[in-house]
Amino acid sequence: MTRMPPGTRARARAETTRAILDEARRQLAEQGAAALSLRSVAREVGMVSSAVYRYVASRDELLTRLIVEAYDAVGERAEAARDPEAPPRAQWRAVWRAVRSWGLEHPAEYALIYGSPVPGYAAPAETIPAAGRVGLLLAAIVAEHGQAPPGDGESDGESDGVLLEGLLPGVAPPLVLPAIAAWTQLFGTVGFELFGQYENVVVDRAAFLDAVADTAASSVGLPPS
Amino acid sequence: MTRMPPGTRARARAETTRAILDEARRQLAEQGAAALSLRSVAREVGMVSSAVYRYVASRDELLTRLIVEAYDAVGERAEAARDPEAPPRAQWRAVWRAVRSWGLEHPAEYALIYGSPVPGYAAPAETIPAAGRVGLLLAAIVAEHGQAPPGDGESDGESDGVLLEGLLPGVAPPLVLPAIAAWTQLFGTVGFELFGQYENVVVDRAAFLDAVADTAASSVGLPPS
DNA sequence: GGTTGTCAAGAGCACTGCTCTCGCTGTGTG
DNA sequence: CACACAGCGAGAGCAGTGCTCTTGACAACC
Repeated sequence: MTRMPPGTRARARAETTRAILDEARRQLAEQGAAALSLRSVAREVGMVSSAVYRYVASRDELLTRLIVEAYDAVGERAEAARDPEAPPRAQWRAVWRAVRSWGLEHPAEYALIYGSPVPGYAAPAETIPAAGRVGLLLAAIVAEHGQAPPGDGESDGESDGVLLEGLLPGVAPPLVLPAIAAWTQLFGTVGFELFGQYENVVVDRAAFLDAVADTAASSVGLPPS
Repeated sequence: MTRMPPGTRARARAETTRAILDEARRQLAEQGAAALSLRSVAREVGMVSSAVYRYVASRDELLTRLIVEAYDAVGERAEAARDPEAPPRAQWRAVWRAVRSWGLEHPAEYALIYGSPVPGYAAPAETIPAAGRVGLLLAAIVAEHGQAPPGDGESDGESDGVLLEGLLPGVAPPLVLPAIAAWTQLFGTVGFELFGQYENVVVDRAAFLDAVADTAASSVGLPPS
């Protein structure tokens, strides 16, 4: 491996890297992912374009880093919004709202991670764990407070093989599929709002999300508030 | 207005325009929207780049045309899939499946219309009607076969002001919000599949969509099959 | 103190969207 | 039937992009 001198050299490098990432995120937020130009980032940071390549291998790698940071940002925001002591449905709603408000504040970053993948660019594997955070958070709430619907004796044969084996270990089997559907619904709804699909359709988007969240909460067996 | 000679000139113009749009869609499908270059379209069609501007005002206008065509394509596919004589849930499922299979066949076009909006580009108003086709189709099924849930006396005050007034005229008021949620769920699920979010999560995506569709069908009051 | 390696800078290649000007050619009209 | 004009394709050119390679300087380590 490479030597790692803990001296000032490494510190300077870290600072420059941060400056580049910060400026890149700024441009991303202002003009969208496609308008993100390595040259203009360099210009703004105060170096020549070729120097940036010392810190970032390519434009794609820059985007990848921004993607991971964005996933972590939503995940963190959602986790912070959840109060484990609150009633289940309140926790659930808080997470939904947190995702929405993060998206409203960072539409370009939201589009980067939940919109169409950047063309000609396959999300590298390192983004996968970060991508699951919000989903796991929802799953944790379901695992703790979700009650499988009564009745319906044993007709659970249909869900075999649909989902990955062993996904969401703590969640009651009949609730796994509804949980995935709810997770999808959350990002589908926020995405539709952000991408303009609710133009002339939904007026009060916050209330709409609450309503959808509540229906989803019922589908994963959260007790009524 | 401009003169419009119905001679061979106009025919040639129409043909060239079609050739440009076809080639553009071909490139879109192969490499994604960002890689769509007016110059390479021109090259492939056999003219110089500046000549293309006689037919298409800008790259953005080209994208807009592709967007409208894509919306129409999904809409048409979905409408064709619905057999009005079939049982309600079969109609419903057919539409969901049609949207999914169209998306699988045309992922880049799907991303273009349901993914993040192309950066620095606001969807012009002319795309709005085309964008609503699938939604209206779902609404038609709900209007015809959806039965509002019994009981629940008159607690419909909460949904006031959330959605646009007079949206989906034929649909029973308590079913309007679930219908919008179902419409969102459809594209959220297909989008999540196409954009790779179900990697290592959902194995049998077709069966998963069917299951979600069925739950959604219940939420909009379609009678059990 | 010398050597080594990391760094910023610059030039350069191939590409992009878009504009403008130049001639040719087919078209509808006088 | 001839002509003037609109429509068209070609080319040059501007400003910008991602990325590579080479060059020279400076600082960090042995």
